[in-house]
Amino acid sequence: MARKPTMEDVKNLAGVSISTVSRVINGTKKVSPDKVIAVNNAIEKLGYKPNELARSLVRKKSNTLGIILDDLGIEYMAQYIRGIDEIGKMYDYDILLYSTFGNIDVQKKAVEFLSSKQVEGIIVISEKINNEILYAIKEYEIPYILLDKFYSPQDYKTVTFDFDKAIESMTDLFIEYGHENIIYLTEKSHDYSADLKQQGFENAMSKAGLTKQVFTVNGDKTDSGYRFMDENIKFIHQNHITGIVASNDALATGILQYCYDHGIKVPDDLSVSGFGNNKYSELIRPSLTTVRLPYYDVGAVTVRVLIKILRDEEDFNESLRLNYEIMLRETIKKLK
Amino acid sequence: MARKPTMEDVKNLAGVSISTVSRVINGTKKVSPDKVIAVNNAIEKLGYKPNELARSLVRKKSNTLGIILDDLGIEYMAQYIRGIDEIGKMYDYDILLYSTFGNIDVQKKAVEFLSSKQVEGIIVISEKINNEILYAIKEYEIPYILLDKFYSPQDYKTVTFDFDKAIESMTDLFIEYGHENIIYLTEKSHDYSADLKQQGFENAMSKAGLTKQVFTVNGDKTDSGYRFMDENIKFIHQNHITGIVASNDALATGILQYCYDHGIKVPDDLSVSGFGNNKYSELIRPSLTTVRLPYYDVGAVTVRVLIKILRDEEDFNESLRLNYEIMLRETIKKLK
DNA sequence: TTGAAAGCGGTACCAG
DNA sequence: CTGGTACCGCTTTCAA
Repeated sequence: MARKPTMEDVKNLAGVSISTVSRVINGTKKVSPDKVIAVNNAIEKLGYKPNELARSLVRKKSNTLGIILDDLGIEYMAQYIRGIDEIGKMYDYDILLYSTFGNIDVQKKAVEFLSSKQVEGIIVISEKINNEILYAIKEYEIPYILLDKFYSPQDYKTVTFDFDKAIESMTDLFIEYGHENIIYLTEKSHDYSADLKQQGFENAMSKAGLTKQVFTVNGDKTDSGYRFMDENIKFIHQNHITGIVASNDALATGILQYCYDHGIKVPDDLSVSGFGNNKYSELIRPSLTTVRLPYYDVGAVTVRVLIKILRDEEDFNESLRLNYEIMLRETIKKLK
Repeated sequence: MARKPTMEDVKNLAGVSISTVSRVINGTKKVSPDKVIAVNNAIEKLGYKPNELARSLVRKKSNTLGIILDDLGIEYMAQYIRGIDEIGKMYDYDILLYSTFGNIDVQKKAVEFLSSKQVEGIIVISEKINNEILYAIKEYEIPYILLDKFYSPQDYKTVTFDFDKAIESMTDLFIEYGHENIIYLTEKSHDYSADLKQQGFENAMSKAGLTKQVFTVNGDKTDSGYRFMDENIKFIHQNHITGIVASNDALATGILQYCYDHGIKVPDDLSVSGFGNNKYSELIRPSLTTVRLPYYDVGAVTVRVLIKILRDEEDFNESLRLNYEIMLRETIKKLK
């Protein structure tokens, strides 16, 4: 059970000073070719690998970024993280993840933990974010970026999407397809994003001179969408509703399930759209027309910005917005 | 921009030696009550938090576990990790994640990276695992556990499922429901788990004295299932196939999609089952009867075992197997 | 009980 | 170019 080799071992085997070993490892200064070879041989022979802990300690640089998120299980999380991770690695940064499940106390613990691990910056991805965690991060004086959909970009450093434009485009599409009696279905929430989305819908309807019909339900899961249909099916028939723009895929899926169960043909009798492009949105039948958000790109951009901040290369005041994409699938139909 | 306080600062403020500070922080030895108070006050006042890097360095214990996985985006990954994470935290272990996307070179890098971060143990969750990574881990002398479905538990330290029993139970259910002409659909693969599953199917059919009909397709995605139907629909009709047991949810979903597109009623004309209990399996209509695997629990058990190994509390030779659960949903029907 | 001091594995400054 | 050495922040003997 040989102990891990250290620079000391390398130094002995190579017959040079420990400083020289450090130099060839880091390439910080000129070292004569023969010594370089000697050291590299020794390293090779011993299978020496620098102890990053020791390195970080003296450098006062951990080359680590922390991510505080709600739950890895949330579908888009993986995409965010992948973006962060890949770009982070490009800049030689490692990622430390901390799941909080939306719990405030855990969030505070997360900050503390990441701080103790000497992370150089933090990315917060949370649906239930609150100011306390932001204060906590500020207190530790760790640079951070918010990556979520719940605060106005004016207030915080954040990277976000054009929620309004996305729903507006989607609604435009319904209108272009000849729909006139369209419902916008959204979940009750105080999200910054929810407001924007609804606004997008209203903008589109206004432009076209159509009546805005907005329904708000509790919960953003499929059963909420299902229940909405169950409770409002009469209204839908009476008002000749031909299209429903839902604020997320789950809600839309609930609508689809209801239609399946009650013999309503989608898209023949009713057109439906979602938001988010969840994995199942293209697996269900009929496949769901929805909005794809470039989570990966957002993650990538975010970490890039954060690293710039760390390097003092840029003062990041303005917030970034990334583009969306309409995924045109089966649930929406031209009325002619 | 005050520098982070260190033990030095605490020591000065509290008017004690640095050793004493360390003692009250770690509770390693008796310290007189008044000094304890003084130190704690100082810590409080300064907002002092130990530098875990320095701590790990001297203790030669990082209290960190590494996870090497293919891709966070894989649905069950999050569940595994959550199990590992929660239990790990209970034992005061932190988790370092490394995604390899199934790439061998990246996997090797992962080991190297985790080693340099001084992780005390590694959990490997991979679909495309190869021996090289195992050799690499062994070379670094880091305790590890395999958490996957591709190797026989005899060969490695691993935690796995009763794949055979699960499919056997599912097949039993079809038989119990009166099905006699049942197809088992599986993807081409050299998985340990694939063999087991198929065996489960064959066991059940043998017991019942029924003919085993196994079809193997390339790929394990929905389109493979769809294509299978497209190519074998004639066979299915001619042989009065009433049930298809698929080796995973994606395949089953592909079958369902084909049925939807071609007017085959599920489960009236055909019963279908999947494996995995993917999120969408209960969202699609008809909802898919499938097998749920307790990923969270496996993660939890795994990390517990690993920690025991680290503490030398147990020599982990035997492999563990956890239970499955049949999720009875709409795609399967009693033939009377 | 308490403090001094020797490291843990590296980096980087300084003199040669 | 090279080697010696102080030090990063903390734990842990060892004596007192």
